Amino acid sequence: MNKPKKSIRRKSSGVTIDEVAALAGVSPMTVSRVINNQGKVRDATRERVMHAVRELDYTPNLAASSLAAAQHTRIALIYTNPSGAYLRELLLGVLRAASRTAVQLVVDYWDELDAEAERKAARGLCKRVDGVILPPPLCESRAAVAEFVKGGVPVVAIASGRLSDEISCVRIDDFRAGKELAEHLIQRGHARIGFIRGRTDLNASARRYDGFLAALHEAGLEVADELVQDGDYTYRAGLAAAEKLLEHGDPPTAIIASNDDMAAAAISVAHRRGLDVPRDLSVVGFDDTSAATTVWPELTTIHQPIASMADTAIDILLRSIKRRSDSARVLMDHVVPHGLVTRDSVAAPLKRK
Amino acid sequence: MNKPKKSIRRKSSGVTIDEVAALAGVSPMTVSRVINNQGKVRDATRERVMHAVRELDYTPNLAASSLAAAQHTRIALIYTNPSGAYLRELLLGVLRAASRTAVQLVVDYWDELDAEAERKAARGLCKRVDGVILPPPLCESRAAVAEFVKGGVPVVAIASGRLSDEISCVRIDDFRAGKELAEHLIQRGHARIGFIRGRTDLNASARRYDGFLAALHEAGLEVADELVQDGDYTYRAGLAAAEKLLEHGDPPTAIIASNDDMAAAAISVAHRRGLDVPRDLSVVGFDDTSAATTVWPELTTIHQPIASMADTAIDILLRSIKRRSDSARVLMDHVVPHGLVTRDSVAAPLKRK
DNA sequence: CTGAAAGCGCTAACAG
DNA sequence: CTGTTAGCGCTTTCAG
Repeated sequence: MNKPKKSIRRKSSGVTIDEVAALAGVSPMTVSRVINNQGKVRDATRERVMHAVRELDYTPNLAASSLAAAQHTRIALIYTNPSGAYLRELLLGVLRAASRTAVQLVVDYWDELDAEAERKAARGLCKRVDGVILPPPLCESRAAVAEFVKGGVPVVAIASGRLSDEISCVRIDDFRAGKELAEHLIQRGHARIGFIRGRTDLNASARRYDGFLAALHEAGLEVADELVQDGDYTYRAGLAAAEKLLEHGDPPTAIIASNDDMAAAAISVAHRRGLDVPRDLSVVGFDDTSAATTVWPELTTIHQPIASMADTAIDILLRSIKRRSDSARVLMDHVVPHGLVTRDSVAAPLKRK
Repeated sequence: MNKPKKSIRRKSSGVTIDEVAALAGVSPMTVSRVINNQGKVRDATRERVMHAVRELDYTPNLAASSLAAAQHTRIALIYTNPSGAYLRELLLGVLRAASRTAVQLVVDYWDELDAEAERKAARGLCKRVDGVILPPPLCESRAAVAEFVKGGVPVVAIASGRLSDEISCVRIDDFRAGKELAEHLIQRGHARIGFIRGRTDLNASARRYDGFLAALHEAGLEVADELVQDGDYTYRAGLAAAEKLLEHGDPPTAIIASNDDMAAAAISVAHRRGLDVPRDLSVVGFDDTSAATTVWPELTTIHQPIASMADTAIDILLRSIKRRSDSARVLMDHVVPHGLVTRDSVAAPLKRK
């Protein structure tokens, strides 16, 4: 039994660093060093500490470490409705990171603000947070980004093309992804491929399209103007775009949509026109959101590891914040691997009669 | 200028409670009381403190308060794939609560575990968290619940029927919601209404169905057996159920699905059969998830305030945890108001020829 | 490479 | 109703 500490306050249940230290026969400080693995600790010591940690099933109290390290870092995650599709994964990612690093998360919702309102909101945030995560489409807002940069608050953009060299970025290679999607279709024999573009003001959209173009080009295929439509990433826009694509006299045998929502819309349009997917029309999406699996057939699409991208974003922010005092601004452009998820919405084209 | 405190450590930038206290001319303790508005504080004093807070734009350091209050509470949010639809809102809610109360969130993912695996996972969690939030369908898992109760860890179930009187619950009134949905249809003249049930092992599903039944009964309508189908909340199941409903010789003029995914599936089936929604068939969903707006027409559905339910859940947990030492277990059954969201998927039925 | 002391910002407990 | 005191669990600083 441990001798009752002279504690006046109630002692909470959890096991503390002191108990670990006691069991390992070292000072709490050494335990701390082992846990954060920083500083030099002899291997043997480290081993003993680790053992004690496991023995006691010790979990550090993040509140305490955060307080002691004066790392009481507040990070804002700003979202808007349009980015809703990512939101769930994004939140999972930041939560994971938060419970690992004890940053304080501030989740803010900007509802379709104009540039002036964004500037104002950004200015307000600058005062209460130490870093900002900007998912699309906000990461492309010059107004917001400029304001944060001016306020000296590090920003990490997620899943976007690199907008400016003043902020960091975690993203996939949209160009390659778009290209792979097209190649996937071309390999299966498609030669007339329709493309529904995303919001033209977003960098990532352009890159996806460029990738598509590159694939066609490499395969020696023509890019027919009438096979490219614009959409703004909404289901409704996908409906209209698909309608235009399919009412053409010589319709495409496959459609690439710049996100899953628009791809789902394309399937819906195809069905209403009596087309079978994928027999009469192949459709692929982008993002692998829940929309990809709440249609029939389920969508072949590009998967982005959003959760771990969010996680990475927080890491980058933390580093930037720490270094901020050291004058040098830390900027990173972090590209993570994406994946092609094949489901049931692609088949070889029917032989043309 | 303030006399340089004897601080050895670097002082972080943020404004602290002491500065507020100084400016307001009171002790930090009083500021603390005002902020958490607990304890009696004279109105004049409170006013002065509030003023100072605003003046300095003070934001409490949650890490510190959490540490001091020994509220270093870890709360687990466990989710499974099927509950994915809620997840986004759920996460927003818990994040909001977390940044308000500085609880440490532990997000855990249980992938289709069997009873034994659930028991084991629960046992493990008991040791590292002080409370658990259980969204559907996990909240109906007797195995998991029993294990947490045994471990003395308070549990709050979200959005489910009350399973046991050993755990707390935050939910909407599923019975009334189901009834309102049916009444909405009946008022518009529908007399043959199909119903796609949810997972029969979930309490909430049964209540929604009972509400439907009650509405029909009150309106003096028959419940035709062939107009009730089972589904498991997936899009695929909705497809099959709607197919059965519509292939009947005397098909319904409206379909109530127990969630949005299945309602979206019903629309898809209707379209493929050449039916116009809502002219030939009205369809309503349940939950107001993103699926409700990524179909055309957009779904009339029941909205649950998931985010604030999650928020409430954390409050309840916090109270339970605090009182836990006081022997008496705190149990609540908290019912929050839902709403009927009318969109474009409902119309009056066509006159029968 | 390791330890001792001091204190991060806040609040529980107990006086006034 | 308000202030004083001590200490939450961890880490920084500085000295072995």
